[in-house]
Amino acid sequence: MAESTRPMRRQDIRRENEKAILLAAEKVFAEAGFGGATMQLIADLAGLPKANLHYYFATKEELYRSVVQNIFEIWLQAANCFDAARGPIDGISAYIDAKMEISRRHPDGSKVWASEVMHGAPVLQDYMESTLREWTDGRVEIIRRWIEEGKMDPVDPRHLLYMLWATTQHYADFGHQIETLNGGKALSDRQWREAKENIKRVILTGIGALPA
Amino acid sequence: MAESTRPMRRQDIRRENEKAILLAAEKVFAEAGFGGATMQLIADLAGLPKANLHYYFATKEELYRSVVQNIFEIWLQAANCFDAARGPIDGISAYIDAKMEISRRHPDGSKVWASEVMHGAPVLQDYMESTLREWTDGRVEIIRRWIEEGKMDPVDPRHLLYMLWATTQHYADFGHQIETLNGGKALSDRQWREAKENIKRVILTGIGALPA
DNA sequence: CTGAAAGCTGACCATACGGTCAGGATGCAA
DNA sequence: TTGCATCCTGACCGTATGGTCAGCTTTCAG
Repeated sequence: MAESTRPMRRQDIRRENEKAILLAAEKVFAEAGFGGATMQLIADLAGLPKANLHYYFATKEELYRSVVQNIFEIWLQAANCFDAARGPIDGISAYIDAKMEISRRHPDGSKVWASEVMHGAPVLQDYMESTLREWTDGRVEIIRRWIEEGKMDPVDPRHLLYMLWATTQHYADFGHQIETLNGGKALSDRQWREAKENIKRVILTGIGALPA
Repeated sequence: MAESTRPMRRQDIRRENEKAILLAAEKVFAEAGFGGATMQLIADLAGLPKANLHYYFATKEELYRSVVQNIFEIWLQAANCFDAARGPIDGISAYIDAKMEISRRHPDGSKVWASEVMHGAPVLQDYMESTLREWTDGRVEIIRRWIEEGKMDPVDPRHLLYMLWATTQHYADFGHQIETLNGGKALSDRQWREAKENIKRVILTGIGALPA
């Protein structure tokens, strides 16, 4: 039990408990959805009494909001890949890699995000109308420039972005289906690499950025 | 009220009520998830007393199961497009069209399906391990043959299928996000057509079935 | 016409859930 | 050491939900 439970500093206590709660919440929300998740389940998974959750997060909604915002941050970070790039090959490759890595490392977060959007984004509507829209518009502009410069075919930038989101996110959200079709086993390192390579090749070739 | 409520035949009553319930359930399950959906909400939307739902569907689980199986049927029908085709251009085009049409006409069903899979397919696991697996294996074989016949590049058939599923399903599951980024308006006929064309062009070009 | 089967429903119940709170334990600054 | 702020939690509460049921109405075969 109290093997290495030397006295913790207040700061640490707070940080660690919040972290444990958020991690547990992410998993439970991903597996059961907002409505199906219970504070008790989250508490058990976090190894804390239920009342303690309410000490850190007043309501279920507030906890959920924190989880969703967390994943949105991660999501946005991957977005930077686009900016540093000099052309579609760099940019889109890096973006696909980054988003696939998120799908692999944060499948629960991805599912929560998907769930949130599917249910009409009750929490994230504001972000979608501001941050996300701005980000998208910016990337559309970049892609448009690449097209003008003859670096790729004239593909509708928005639909291209949707395709990138869809394809990469799919490996998290539908991971269970993919796993089932993979003989019940999670994708291996090699299979993940192949997935990435396939996606990159098809899309980059498809938009005329790579020679056919 | 009772304007055209001439006596109904028993059969009709049963069929119509079940239909109304399933339709309402599909919508509520899509919007709230299984856990967030309530029988009361479904009953209200179907215009029936709650107790009446339980007359037709004993439990919430049973109702949910029916909804999920319904959408799976529709999903499988689109699958036939693949078989009649003589090559990737026909087959994949038709499949994309069919799946996009499902995303457009049955967004709620698509969301329920996505939700089901995201939560580990508690209801559909059997189908996934039998019907879906067989279907997938069959299509993989077809694609493999197309590759052998030189009708397309050697792309991993499974990842190609995932890409098709992901890209088309995205327009239903993330419809709210797309709508928000589209200025809060649903995609027009024309935009749907453009979406389809873009997807088809990028993928068919990407796999080397169309000249770059 | 009649009786039985099918369809319907308001009222009810047990449970589970989100949330509260009083009061105890613990760290930490002075 | 002391006092206080933070941290913790068992016990509790009101409500909403899935589900039941007794008894009503409607259809329809014979």
